[in-house]
Amino acid sequence: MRNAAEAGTGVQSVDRALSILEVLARTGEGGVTEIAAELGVHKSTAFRLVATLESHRLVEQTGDRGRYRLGVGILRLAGATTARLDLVQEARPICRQLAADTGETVNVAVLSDGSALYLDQVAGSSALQPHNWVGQHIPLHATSNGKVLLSGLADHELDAALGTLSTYTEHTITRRAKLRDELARVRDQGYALAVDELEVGLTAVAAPVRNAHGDVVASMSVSGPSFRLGAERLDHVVALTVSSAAEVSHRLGWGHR
Amino acid sequence: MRNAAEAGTGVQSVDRALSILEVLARTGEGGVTEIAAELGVHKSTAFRLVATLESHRLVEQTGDRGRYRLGVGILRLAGATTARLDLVQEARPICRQLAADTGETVNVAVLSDGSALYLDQVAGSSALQPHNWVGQHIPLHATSNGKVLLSGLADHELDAALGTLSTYTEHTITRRAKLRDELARVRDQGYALAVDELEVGLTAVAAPVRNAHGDVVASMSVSGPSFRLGAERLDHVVALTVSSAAEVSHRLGWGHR
DNA sequence: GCCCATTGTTGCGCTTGACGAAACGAAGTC
DNA sequence: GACTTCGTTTCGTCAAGCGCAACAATGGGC
Repeated sequence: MRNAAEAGTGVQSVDRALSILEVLARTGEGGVTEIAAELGVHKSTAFRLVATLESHRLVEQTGDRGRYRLGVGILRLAGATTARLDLVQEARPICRQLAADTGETVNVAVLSDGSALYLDQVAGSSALQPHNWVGQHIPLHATSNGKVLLSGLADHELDAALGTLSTYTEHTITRRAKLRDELARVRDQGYALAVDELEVGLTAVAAPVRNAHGDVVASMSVSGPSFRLGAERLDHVVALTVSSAAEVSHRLGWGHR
Repeated sequence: MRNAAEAGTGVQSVDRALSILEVLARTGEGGVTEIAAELGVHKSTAFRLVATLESHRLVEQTGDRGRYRLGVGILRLAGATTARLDLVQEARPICRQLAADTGETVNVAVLSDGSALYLDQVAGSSALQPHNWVGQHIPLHATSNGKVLLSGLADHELDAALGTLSTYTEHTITRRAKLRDELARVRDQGYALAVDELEVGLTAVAAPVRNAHGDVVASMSVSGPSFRLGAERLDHVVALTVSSAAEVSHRLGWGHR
């Protein structure tokens, strides 16, 4: 199966090495033989590539039986990536404050390749830390962040961005017409909600972050268990989220006459 | 400069490509010529490698003047890495080693709703063992773990996290001013001690675990009866604890640049 | 406006470095 | 204990990646 080899042009061995990273990202872990089969190369070739990746700590062995998985070098590179993004830089202190004020987890996401890419996360003070979403691609129609990001698109862009609207729970919006109505409401009220739409028991609030031109460049969300985000508390959280997102927007140059 | 030289062995072109990622992580962004000079290769070589990296979205152009920086592909890989890589799982083998080296009990704790929540515990080899604390909420001001976790907070967060400082023994720190001094010392020296502060005869050493952003996300401690953790042995245990916590931090992506 | 300096980008031969086959050692399985 | 299957190593061959040099595009200085 010729999968990620679409990047046909380029330096062959580098291309293959990077494909290995993608394979490991997809499968979690794998042995040399398995990887070699996936790429369609000899196992000695795969071994040499993996060894090179390992010397840079981008992959590591899982102790038992010499299987490989992605390593800490990736995280270090990711840290450098987000550290450079001025969006994350500007947003971080405000996210911290928002997380402290609400006690819930705060996320920042942007639109990337038809799904929401989470750039940063600040854990709330509450116990159960949700797993880290950073770097994950999340469906757009079933999350508050996704709705906010979609609400910033023009109609024709919207069609391009949306694939099929998968069902996650019985509250997931799966009809396009209904989604359009929802997006209009989001645009109107300046924030989005998602209650039990991606996962039962999970509630999230998101508000848009705008650049100097007024475009929606990112979305900031607060999410937590639905029982902690009931009706009365939700209003307060919404207000905090909207003003935090507006503050970040200001720092990015929005609203300066 | 500790770049490609140490990773001498391996597939040359892959080695160089990965070095480019490291260079960009360090410098933020750079042109082809600049990168080529850094690696000691011809510009055209650097260009081809960068182009290959770009086709996998690990680097991207900054629009203006064709300079390059790390791309979102890195974040996607990082997402796959952290998805499987939670704190307890990463810390466990290192906790085991630390418990074996010291013969004492090792704990991992995080901050949760104004107290320390113990996530994991590895019993030491010694016969005399403390009860299992996992899942327990423990006061912050009277434990080494608590001090470490508090030391990572800003001043206003500190006020919110601390209630009244209960007295457990005559060594318990109960005055806020004194606690602040203690926390400053903890921040400074990179570890915390608690001798007879929660319980007479109980000594503990704790060191911070940091994430990629440098935030204190957890605390790792070694604890045992005070008579086994006397002055001379304490230094050794402190050193082991600090380096173990640092190792976990590294696995979570801390320590770039 | 023009020129020059410097950048990223692209063909092109030469040779080095990466490839695949096969042998090896270790671990598990029946 | 033989068999299987894995990761790892060695080695000769050849194509893939390299450096060179020419090209294009941009910006700054005069």
